[in-house]
Amino acid sequence: MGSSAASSAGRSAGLVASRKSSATAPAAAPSGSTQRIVESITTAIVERRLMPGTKLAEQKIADLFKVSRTIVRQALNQLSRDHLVTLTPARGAYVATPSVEEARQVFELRSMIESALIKQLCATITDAQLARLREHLAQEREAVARTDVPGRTRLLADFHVLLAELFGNTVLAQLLGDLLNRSSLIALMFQSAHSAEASQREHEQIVEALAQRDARAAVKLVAHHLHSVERNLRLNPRTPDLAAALRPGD
Amino acid sequence: MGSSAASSAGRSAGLVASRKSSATAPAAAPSGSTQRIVESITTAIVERRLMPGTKLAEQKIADLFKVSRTIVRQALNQLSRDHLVTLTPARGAYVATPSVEEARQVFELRSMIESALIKQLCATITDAQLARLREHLAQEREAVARTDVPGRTRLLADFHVLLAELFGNTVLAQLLGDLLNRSSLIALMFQSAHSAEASQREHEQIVEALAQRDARAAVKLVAHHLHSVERNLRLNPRTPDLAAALRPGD
DNA sequence: TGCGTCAAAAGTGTATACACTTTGCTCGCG
DNA sequence: CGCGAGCAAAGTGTATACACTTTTGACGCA
Repeated sequence: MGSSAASSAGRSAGLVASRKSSATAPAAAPSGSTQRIVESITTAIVERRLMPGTKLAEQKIADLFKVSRTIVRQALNQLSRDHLVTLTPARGAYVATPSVEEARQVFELRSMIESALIKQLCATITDAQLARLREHLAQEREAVARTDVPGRTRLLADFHVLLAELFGNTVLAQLLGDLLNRSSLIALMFQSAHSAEASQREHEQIVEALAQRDARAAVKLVAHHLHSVERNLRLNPRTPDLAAALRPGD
Repeated sequence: MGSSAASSAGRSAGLVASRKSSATAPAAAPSGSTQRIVESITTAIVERRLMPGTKLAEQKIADLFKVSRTIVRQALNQLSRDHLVTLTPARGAYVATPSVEEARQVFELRSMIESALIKQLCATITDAQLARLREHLAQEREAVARTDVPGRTRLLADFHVLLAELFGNTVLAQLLGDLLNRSSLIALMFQSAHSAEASQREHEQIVEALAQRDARAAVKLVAHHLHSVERNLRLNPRTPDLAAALRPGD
């Protein structure tokens, strides 16, 4: 996965370790294996192959990746700090099930940050960077056109991270990456009804405003974009939390 | 330590485990011990008792806290995700030594976020919340007056987190908490010359503007505040990194 | 005396062992 | 037949063992 998945780790873990000597490869990679697992699970969640609430048993994952529970545990800890999995004290790890309130707060925060970002970016953006953005838009269009669902999901998220990267602030870029992973999970959780086409068009408009260096318009478009994504979440689907949605009478 | 230290963990780990049965307490607390270590090291760093670059050997910490390296390792991993310690692959953990560029980016990000926050806050703040802020200001004044260095450091940082908390966005509050821990380390690293008195006065002005619901003024004051803190960092002190500051001639 | 080489010490990385907790099932009792 | 106690299976939490890496200090050689 692209910058979106690697955002929290900040480092892509090369490829794989070619082969292992025999059965036990006692010590070698500092934590390359850990990163590999983190990324696998992250992309699995973002690409909707792991549903919210799914149990992530340590031993099963360990067997799958052919490592010890120690490594898996490290990975799960990282993921819990990204708010992608929830660690319940003696009960194990589960794919996070964000609450409605959390969803609201994440989008509110994104709105604050991305509005500020786009405003600053209007003042600093170069033509080369605009070209890079348009290139990204082209990829988005293509992915949308051929209904490549995982690809377009990733590209639509990476657009926002790309803005942060172009601004040249790594700290900001990492933060936005994390927020976008969370947003992906939220969108999954609440079955976003926002069409990819609409999002993509809005991205085009944002870049257009950037090209005009029209800060006012750009800020407004970003705010509108986020608001419309948020508004299209089904905010009371079936049982967001296993919670008391089970009212008496079932 | 207050909300600043616990911000990343989000939970205060009660007090301590009363006593341990004998020598080995095999299983009991899920990770209460881990949190305890994270908080100890965090406050030690923020209160300047651990200098940047200090090596944090796992076994030594383990002995100190009477736990196994497993626990210490978890704590160090968390701290590294907070950017308070740096984990070098096979060489161990060290108290982070933020670069000038990182410092710049952190303050830039804080400026973006806190400006947006204060603006929104002007529209939503209640009189009760203003009272709470003024109460905090009183504590700040007191700590500054009696030159309680650790206390005033914490309070001056917590002011910013308090703003986020009053806004009612937990995600934002946690994020700001992390950024403020990082800022504390940065201030330590670059020996901030910004006097506590000046910071405190600026906080007073910010609350004043908030009370007037004067968004324009409040935003300007916050931006000024952060800029002046950043400007007062000694941006090339002695040996930011152990690095090549050791020019020939020593 | 200076420097390269090597060996021991210290320290990190991963796996495994084991204690304890939770969970689900079975069996006995009402 | 329903329900609670109790037991077994599964799973997590921590400690420890061991392999490998880095570092440091010493020795030998030039």
